[in-house]
Amino acid sequence: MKLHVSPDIFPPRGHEAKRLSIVDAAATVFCREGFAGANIDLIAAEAGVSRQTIYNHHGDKEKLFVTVVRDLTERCNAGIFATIATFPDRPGDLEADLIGFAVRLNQNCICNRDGKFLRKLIQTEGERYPELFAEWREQGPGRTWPAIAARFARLAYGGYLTIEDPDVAARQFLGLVNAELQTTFMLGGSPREDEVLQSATNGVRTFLRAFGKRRSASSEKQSALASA
Amino acid sequence: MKLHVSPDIFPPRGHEAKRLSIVDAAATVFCREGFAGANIDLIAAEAGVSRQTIYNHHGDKEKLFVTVVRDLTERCNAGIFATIATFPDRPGDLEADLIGFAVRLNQNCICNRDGKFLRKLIQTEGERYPELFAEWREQGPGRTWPAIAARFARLAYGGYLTIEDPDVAARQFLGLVNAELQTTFMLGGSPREDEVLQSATNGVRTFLRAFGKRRSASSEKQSALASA
DNA sequence: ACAAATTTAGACACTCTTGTCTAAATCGTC
DNA sequence: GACGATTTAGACAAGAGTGTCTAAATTTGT
Repeated sequence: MKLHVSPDIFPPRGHEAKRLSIVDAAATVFCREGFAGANIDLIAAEAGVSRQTIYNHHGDKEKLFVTVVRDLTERCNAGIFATIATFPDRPGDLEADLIGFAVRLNQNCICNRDGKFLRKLIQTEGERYPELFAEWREQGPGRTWPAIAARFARLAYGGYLTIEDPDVAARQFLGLVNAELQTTFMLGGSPREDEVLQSATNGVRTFLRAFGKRRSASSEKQSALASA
Repeated sequence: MKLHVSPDIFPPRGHEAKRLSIVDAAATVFCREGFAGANIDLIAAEAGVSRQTIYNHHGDKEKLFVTVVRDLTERCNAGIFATIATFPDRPGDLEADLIGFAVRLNQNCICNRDGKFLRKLIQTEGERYPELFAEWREQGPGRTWPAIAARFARLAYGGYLTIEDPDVAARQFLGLVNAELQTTFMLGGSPREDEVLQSATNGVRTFLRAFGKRRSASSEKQSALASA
């Protein structure tokens, strides 16, 4: 027994470190090569570990793959919910605040390493592991989209937006702020920071043209001109 | 020597049929299994052809793969341009006409067999064949997006829409009408017809809320001119 | 420094896949 | 029916990858 501190981190130190570096390396290689194309020796080399150690930790290639996906899903979800918590409930400058939110969502959840990898794995292996990715669907979009919708509903209730269906509005918001990044996403790349900002800015402006509160004809015209 | 007619179509008839069925089957299997996971015997079985015939026709696995991608790109592009030709230049009912266009684009180009396969192959193998997919990027989005943008510019010029940047508007149009289909696309599935219609309807309505002509005619002209 | 646990390198059997080769069967045309 | 071209089934060698095993080396806790 460990009468020291943090009982579950202390004893296996290099042990757990190796486990992590294996999962990490496996994510990289599975994404780059696909499940069938990935080979264990490559993962071992990438992790700086012998092949046998991988088998000791994870049993076989398929178990390792499942671990990788669950790991990524968990971390991505945590990131998304953390970002949703920064959604502007009482915006000072609605446009700027929504742009900020969109950029954070993209940079911290969709374009970062985990987001990119998870997206790629879902796209490439989704059909082969229906249960695993059904789980992702429920835990991912199934939970995050309604959460974002709820935030938009709150903005509408607070008089900042005119929205009929918050769920539709949330999906369209995401579609708009990512509209210019589709090709990059397709090829598995990461957009530059300024591309993310540009796409978010254009998307939010259009979103507000559609759903923003119309004060009067003149002030509406002002904001349209100001944003151009 | 063939002194008959059409010297290069006549002699191989079942020959060319086999070539096509091989490319077809290969597309199916490459999409389902990925390049590394696809095996030639499976493709041969799917095509109803012996393995040797595949090698006779296409040389090796990689050449076959390249043929498949070029083939799909070509057919998809043709479909997209054919659909763009049906873009409503002088709409009677703008909303209904744009919804119709969006549905046609989805059903005939994005959700059909070729579109689904090409998307999947780009997502899964795009990083492995940079030149091949750079070519796709130029021939695909690089040509179709501006073509759609030009149509929107024409609608704006005709007084049907208020648009500052037609390229941005075109990308946002696509983002909006596909906003509700993202998850399905991710997993490689095909949305049902009613889902396509629903997404298109919601998307076009939001698009028109943002860019549709407002009642006051004078202010529109101003902003359109100011941003041009 | 000691003892237990973990990691390592390498060899190994096994399976799967690619691409070639050959001789027989089939097809399309005259 | 006969001829040339194409397709077929099957065997084959060569290579690559998975997962197991072992004995030696290393790390870790006491």
